[in-house]
Amino acid sequence: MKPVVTRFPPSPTGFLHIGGARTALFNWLYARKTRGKFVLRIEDTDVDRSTRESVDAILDALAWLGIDWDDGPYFQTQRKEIHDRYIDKLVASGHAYYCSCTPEEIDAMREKARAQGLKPMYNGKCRERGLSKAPGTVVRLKTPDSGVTVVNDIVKGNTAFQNAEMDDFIIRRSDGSPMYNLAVVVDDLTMGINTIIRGDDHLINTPKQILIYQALGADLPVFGHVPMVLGPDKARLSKRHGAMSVSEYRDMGYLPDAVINYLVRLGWSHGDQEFFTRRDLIEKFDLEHLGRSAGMFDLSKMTALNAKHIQAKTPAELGPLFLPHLQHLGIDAADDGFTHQVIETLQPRSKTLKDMARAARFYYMDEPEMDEKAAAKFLTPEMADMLNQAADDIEALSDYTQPALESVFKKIMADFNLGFGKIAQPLRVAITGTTVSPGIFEMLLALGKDNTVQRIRRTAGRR
RNA sequence: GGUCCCAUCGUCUAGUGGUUAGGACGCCGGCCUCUCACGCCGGUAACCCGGGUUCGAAUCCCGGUGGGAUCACCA
Repeated sequence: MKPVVTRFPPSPTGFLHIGGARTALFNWLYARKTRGKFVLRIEDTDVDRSTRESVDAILDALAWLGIDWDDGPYFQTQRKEIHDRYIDKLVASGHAYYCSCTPEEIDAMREKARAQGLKPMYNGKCRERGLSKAPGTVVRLKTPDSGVTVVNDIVKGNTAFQNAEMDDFIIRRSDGSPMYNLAVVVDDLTMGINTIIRGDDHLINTPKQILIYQALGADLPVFGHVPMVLGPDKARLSKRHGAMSVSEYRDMGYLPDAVINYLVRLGWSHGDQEFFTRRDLIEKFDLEHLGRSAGMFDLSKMTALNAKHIQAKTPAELGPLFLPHLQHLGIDAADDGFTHQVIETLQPRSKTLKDMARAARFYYMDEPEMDEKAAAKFLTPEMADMLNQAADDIEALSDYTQPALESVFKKIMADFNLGFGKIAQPLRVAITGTTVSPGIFEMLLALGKDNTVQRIRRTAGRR
């Protein structure tokens, strides 16, 4: 049994978008699952639109997602000699031929066909002319006039295409560069790719590619065409649907594991399971349960999954991912024990790391911003005494633990004849400046005794 | 328009001839409770339509409708 070799071939004409990330993921997971190989190939033959920045952005996004490759990145433009060799081979074997028709002639040809109600195809004018290489000529593949080419797709099943529907398409441009379908087949062939999972917008290219494989006398790879990801309006995902690029989700505070979990789950299933760790995915992913219908991208579901992944991680795992979000708010924190405690108190109440950073601000500020409405409501003159008392009692504590704090509050509740709810809220406002925060005890413990006392004193004395 | 693909709650999906059609997100209640959350409990909501096949169809077949993809010297 030959090892599985998959690939991801992005065009460097923009950032890595959600849809691309998903097909990369499918290929990567399948390679990892089968202990095969995953190849990265940059399809940069569209020189006008390809940029170095895009290459960097794509590599960066893949790295963030934790998708690594065993081979590459290859650059298609650097493989021209190989493509040329195969094109020449095709001409020599009679499977392809030179054509001197100009674009204008072809246009006229198509117009005429259209006018007659026929398919706008190249009419094969140069097919038997036996032309040889000359400036301005292109190379076309000689496609069968009859019969069918069947794509045996592992997600779509068998799909038959009439060969008569296909014209002799160009495989080498007049400037000598190879066309997409040729370059893809030659690259996949020479890189040993035997499993191709890609978007179903490529399904219609597949019979053409199969014809090239056959003309080359090569074995066919396994094809799997997965449905596209749609936007909320059921149209193919595009800029107007908001964030598409993977890195934008990183900036919004999504965890790579959550993005991966969501993306894979959109179009693949494992019974009723919704939450998957990276390990789960590698262990359980298969080609059999890929869905056949297009799926809409649903941010709220990814957000819910993100919250679950945040809860499932340890503070230490979250630290490095969390710090940049704090930094974005102007907080220069360290990935230390304090931050880990901060994270721990915020884990169950954060949907994203961005939320978490916002909620964590008060921890890192000596003097948290005061919500005046909250202050007016809870930091009343009567409460000042209670707060001062609390500060004194907490300061006197020799062991700063939850049980110790509990006894302090118990005493205060008795002294002031208040329920815990009545003292908790003023305390919360005094310490955080707002009415919303983690639980009192976990928060005070994370803050430490001195910091806690200091904060209570300052606000108790303000007014 | 030609060709091709697709069709279960609003969304992601489970289901592979016999289920009260299950789960998740969202939404709505409730419980828990020091706020907000988490968590827990409950509710809402679906087999696109029409024909077949069959004792029996969400499941199989055909047609329709709807959505999508693609028709380049782009990838």
